[in-house]
Amino acid sequence: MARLIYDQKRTHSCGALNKANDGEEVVLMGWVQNRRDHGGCVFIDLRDREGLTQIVFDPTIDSGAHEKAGQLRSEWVMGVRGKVRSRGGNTNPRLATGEIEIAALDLEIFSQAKTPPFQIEDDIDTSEEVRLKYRYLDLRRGPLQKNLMLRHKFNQIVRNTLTDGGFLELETPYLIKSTPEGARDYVVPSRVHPGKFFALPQSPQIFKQLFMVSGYDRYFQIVRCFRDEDLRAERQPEFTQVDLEMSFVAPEDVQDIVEKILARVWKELKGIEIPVPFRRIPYDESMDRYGVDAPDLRFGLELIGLNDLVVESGFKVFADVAKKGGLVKAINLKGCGDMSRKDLDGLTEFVKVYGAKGLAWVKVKEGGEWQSPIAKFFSDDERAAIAERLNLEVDDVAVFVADSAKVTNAALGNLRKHVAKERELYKPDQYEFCWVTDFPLFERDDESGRYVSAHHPFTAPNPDHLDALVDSPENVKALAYDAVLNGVEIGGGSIRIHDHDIQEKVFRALGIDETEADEKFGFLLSALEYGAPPHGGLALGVDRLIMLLCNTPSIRDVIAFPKTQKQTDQMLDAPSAIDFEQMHELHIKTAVPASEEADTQKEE
RNA sequence: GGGGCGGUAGUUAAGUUGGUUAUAACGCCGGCCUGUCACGCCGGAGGUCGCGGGUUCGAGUCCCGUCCGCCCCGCCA
Repeated sequence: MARLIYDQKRTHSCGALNKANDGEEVVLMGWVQNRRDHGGCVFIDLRDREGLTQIVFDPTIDSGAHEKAGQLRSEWVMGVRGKVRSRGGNTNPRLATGEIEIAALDLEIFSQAKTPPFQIEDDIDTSEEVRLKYRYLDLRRGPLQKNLMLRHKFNQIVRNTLTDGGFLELETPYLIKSTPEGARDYVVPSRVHPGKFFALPQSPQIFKQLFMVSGYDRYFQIVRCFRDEDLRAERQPEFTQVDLEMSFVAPEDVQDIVEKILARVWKELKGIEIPVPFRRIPYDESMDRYGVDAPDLRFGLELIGLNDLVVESGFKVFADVAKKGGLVKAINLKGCGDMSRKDLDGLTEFVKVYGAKGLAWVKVKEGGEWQSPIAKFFSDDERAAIAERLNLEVDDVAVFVADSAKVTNAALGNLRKHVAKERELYKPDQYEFCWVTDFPLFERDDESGRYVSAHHPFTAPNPDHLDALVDSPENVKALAYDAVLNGVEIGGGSIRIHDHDIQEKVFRALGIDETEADEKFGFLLSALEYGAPPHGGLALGVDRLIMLLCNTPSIRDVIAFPKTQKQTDQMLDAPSAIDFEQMHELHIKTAVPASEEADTQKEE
């Protein structure tokens, strides 16, 4: 008997064969998805990443193969040689290969398999905890294979588009220098230099700028980045971005190439033409109308300011906020008059999460009558003015928040997205892209009161605002832009500072003196003195984009080996303690008492 | 750092006011079955009720602590 693999090569995948192959002799390899033993014939659904093919072991065709097939169990790995034959009237329309089957002539069992902890099927409701522990089994399932194969195609389109655009794929180091700004760094102890540490990059930001200084105009990289912060459904401690940088460009030039990439991705992966160029929305407008800097444009429900209408009103809660520089805003939830008191209480709880003290509401009844706990605080004229501005009609519900600008915008901005999702105000395959532009260069840090970079300290200020850098930094806008899709930030970038003096001024505004700047970024400041071209770029969040393309709510569904919310790997059981010798060599003493560590290890 | 939800056979879940031997489905094992494709029929095995402590005659159930997973706020230049 010929040995499969060595003498007889695989001829097709398990998703390849159809009626046109009728009569061909083929060799397939894969995993046993399912066995149906009828005493007479044994049916096997053979699976690989391309699909399923039914194999029939018929004792009248080959009794040896049939006998061996009786032993087969789920997830065993096998190869089969056999003849493709039409199933005649017995087709399975739910299978791509359902018109044919393979009549087995030879069976070779490569591996047996233990019963897996969960079934390898598209729809399972097994806890993620178990799935992550056996990630290599979870990854056998169709949905995850589909997601990761799409991820591959995405990367290919990115590479092709950028290569066509004259970009070079260049690599940057992972062992770099820690800087306390921004997110927490992952650090790596140096064995050779006692007490010193490398840091893993939060992004290759500085290196790509140095590439521009070095004349490697048009760089890109699909690169891993590391941030030691707490996780969310769409956030992992290590994540991937498409990082790119260009010289001699304005924001539109960067945006143009990004639009090219995204248009091609949506065309080729979803068959959807997305209109370019994307809408541009200035940051101030986005905050004003949507309450957030990543607006979801698939629906209305815009935020509407009411300060001027309520500042002199009899409703002290609103009037006081308006007088003290806060923000009173409302959303007209069009046609949501069917919301119950319980629904509204739920929305109130929702906004409290963002720091709002409460949520006022008005239900508009027949004749424009207000059903509302706050109706009595307003005069007829005031009610009329509010109703007019909010365009209140019968069956509408208006919700109001009065608080600091930050809280009001966050509460209503997120409520807006929440209500739209609950009430399905958009279609599953609807994609609304935009650029949010003109971000502020600085933000006030709540704790210290100091200015901090809204983006990062190398972001170029709008050249028209240079005079304000010293006197009123809060008024300086940046040449920064975020790419936003359906209310999710999918990328961000900026034109960078290429002028040494402006970079110094920005550091001063940030309260970073010459010594400190030199210590942290001396090489960059120095580089800017040796002929730096004007340059800018952007980074796209690959994981989030793939999530949106796959329509999955969890970033873990698009990453092969993700971490749990507490930054652990359930499969590797990482992080783990290291032995004393290893720590000694790295000049590390742990803050955790040795006894506790010993206990931790014992549990394993 | 804070809030919420969850943890019971391999998996997913049920489990009443604290009370006999902790149920079911799927999976698994054995047998039967000539066309199934969620195959079918008969039989069977399988439990540290996350972990530790407490209350009680008696705890899956009540109390305290703790671990793990998920979602959110803070955080994420």
